[in-house]
Amino acid sequence: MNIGEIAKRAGVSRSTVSYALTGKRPVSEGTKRRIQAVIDELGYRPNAAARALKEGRTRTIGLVIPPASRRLTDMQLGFVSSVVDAAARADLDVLLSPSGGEHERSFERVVTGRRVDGVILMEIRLEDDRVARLNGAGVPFVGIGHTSHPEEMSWVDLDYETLIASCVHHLADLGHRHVALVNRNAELVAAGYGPGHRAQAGFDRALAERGLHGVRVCSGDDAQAGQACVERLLAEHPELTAIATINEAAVAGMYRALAAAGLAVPAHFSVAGVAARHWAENLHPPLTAADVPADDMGAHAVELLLQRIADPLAPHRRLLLTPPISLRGTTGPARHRT
Amino acid sequence: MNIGEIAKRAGVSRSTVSYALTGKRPVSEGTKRRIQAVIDELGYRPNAAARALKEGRTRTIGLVIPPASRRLTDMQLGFVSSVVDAAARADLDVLLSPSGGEHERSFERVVTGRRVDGVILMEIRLEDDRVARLNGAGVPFVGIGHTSHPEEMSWVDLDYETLIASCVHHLADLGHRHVALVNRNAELVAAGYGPGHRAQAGFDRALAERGLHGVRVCSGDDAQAGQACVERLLAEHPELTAIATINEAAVAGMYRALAAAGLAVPAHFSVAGVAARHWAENLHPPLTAADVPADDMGAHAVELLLQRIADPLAPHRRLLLTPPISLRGTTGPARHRT
DNA sequence: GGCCGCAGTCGAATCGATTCGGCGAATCGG
DNA sequence: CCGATTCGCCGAATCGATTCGACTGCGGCC
Repeated sequence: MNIGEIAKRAGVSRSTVSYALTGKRPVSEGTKRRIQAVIDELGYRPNAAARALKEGRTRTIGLVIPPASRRLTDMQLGFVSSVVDAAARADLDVLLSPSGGEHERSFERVVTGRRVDGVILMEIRLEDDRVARLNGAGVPFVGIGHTSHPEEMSWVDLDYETLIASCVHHLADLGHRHVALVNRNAELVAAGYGPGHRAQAGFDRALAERGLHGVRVCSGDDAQAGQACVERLLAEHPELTAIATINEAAVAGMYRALAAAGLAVPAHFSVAGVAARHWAENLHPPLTAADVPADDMGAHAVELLLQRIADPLAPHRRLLLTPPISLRGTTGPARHRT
Repeated sequence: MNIGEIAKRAGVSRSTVSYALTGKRPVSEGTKRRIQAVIDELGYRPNAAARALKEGRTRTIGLVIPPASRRLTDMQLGFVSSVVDAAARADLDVLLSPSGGEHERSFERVVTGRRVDGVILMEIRLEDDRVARLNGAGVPFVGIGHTSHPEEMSWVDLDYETLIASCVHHLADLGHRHVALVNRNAELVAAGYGPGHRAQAGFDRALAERGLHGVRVCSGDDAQAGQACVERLLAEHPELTAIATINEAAVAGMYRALAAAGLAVPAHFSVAGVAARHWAENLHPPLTAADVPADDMGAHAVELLLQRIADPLAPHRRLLLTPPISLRGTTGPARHRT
């Protein structure tokens, strides 16, 4: 069931079949109908590999995700979903490539084997050698997140610095004087995870601007770790009355630790952060947080990537998003702990 | 940077380069080294499309997931991760294809465009036309889950019937007489979602065997829906003392509804179910549940798929898993509610 | 009437790999 | 010393599409 078979049965040449399908040259109405009839009857589809070979493009984009062993956060899952969705709308397929740890071969294949027309990179570090490798291989790519050289690539990102600063300002407005920042897991931050560092920067800046005192800690990306982290925090820093966080997966555990310490939210203790909307709403109580527009970000990333594929020499484009903070009731006036 | 360029620089023919790389015919040690040197210098990788065209296989498998709009449960995310992982170990890439809703084109491309060597199908319905389409297109595939005709395909699945029955028996052993089954969302079950129906069957069977009374309800797949569901359940069925569930995403909400009703778990009310281990452990309190071996299932699915690709005419193989129930403390002796 | 142009179609080249048949040189046995 | 193997390598065909140049009628224009 290849194009030659269709051509034979329709009594035309293979090129005519091709032109009838793509419309790149005129084909008479009658011939077109005859060809279409044969195609419908045999259920023919062009062989993707042959087309890719000749056209030089695969109609596929690569999505580089954190390795499977590390669980995706709700936010990351949102990115994946929206990228797949946006790609499907553009009739593109998505090739999944775990990167990091033992899966370098997969990344290598995607980058260098011309399997994809472009790549979307997730969970980017401040210094990330994958950027250089993609640039070196001449593969168009777009980051969800960016490195410490923002101008070297196209990306879509959240302005974690401003978002966390806003959280701190919001808490300061409510009278809080001692605030903690709960970051993502320590290995990630140590490896130069951008959002982690930018959140710290925004935290420090806001503290200074408002003359507050603060403490920064890392927590593993799950509820148990969050609970342990906050238990320690409360014990070591009795003066704290509020937490700001970018670790959505740990928040449920933070709540538990607070409840166990007899601290009601928001009556005795405030929590604010950055999280996927779905996640923030499903926490109990729903978290006051900047709602990450994961759907938009995935769609934007795909859109930027298509532009880069179309014109690889065009200047890089960047998109820094600062979603507003949705007040959901986990922040309130400061009350000194007794 | 194609094979001809390598051949020219190494002073050999293209076929020799190919044989040097694949080892399918002997090549002298010296020639091999010379070729390898050129390859390393130029960073050459064979063009995937050309290879796929000639070899007739793409070294890629398709993974058909629920549409992006519907959020993946933790369990499904576990399947995706483990499939990607197992595929990477076998040097296979994974093409993601959302199916259902507006994304039929994507599924169609994967099935009929010979873009993949085989397909893994998730969230299968009792009557699922995708099975017929895959069979019709002659694409090897394996299900994570199966239809009402188990013999028509290869699959890996959980024995939801036995698992839920075990939960009920466990609750019966503890003296519970009135048990509720909380299923996945109503649309899914109405559409013939296999696990939903098999869970019901196991529930009914166990009730009959032990002479218990029961009620079956559906809940949306998130905490808020779970909370609303259980609030209604408690109001309408004051005799209930326990819940069995396959809706892991709703459990956190169920806990809330119970707590709001003044029912402590497990002192006043018991909960047991089927859930991803990670999820069960991160709930508070950790859920007594059959731990879904998502990693194993993904790996098995890939393994079965590779076998089917290697020998499409071999008889179908099936794998029905019944993981044991891990007691984590959300079940206890029945106490009548007052 | 001759020439130009266009619609419609065909044949052949091409993309970059794999793979089969065959050819020359080296090796081996009698 | 000669014929038969074996080893190493080459050239050409092939996979299934796209695409370019060219050919054939046919109508319009001067």
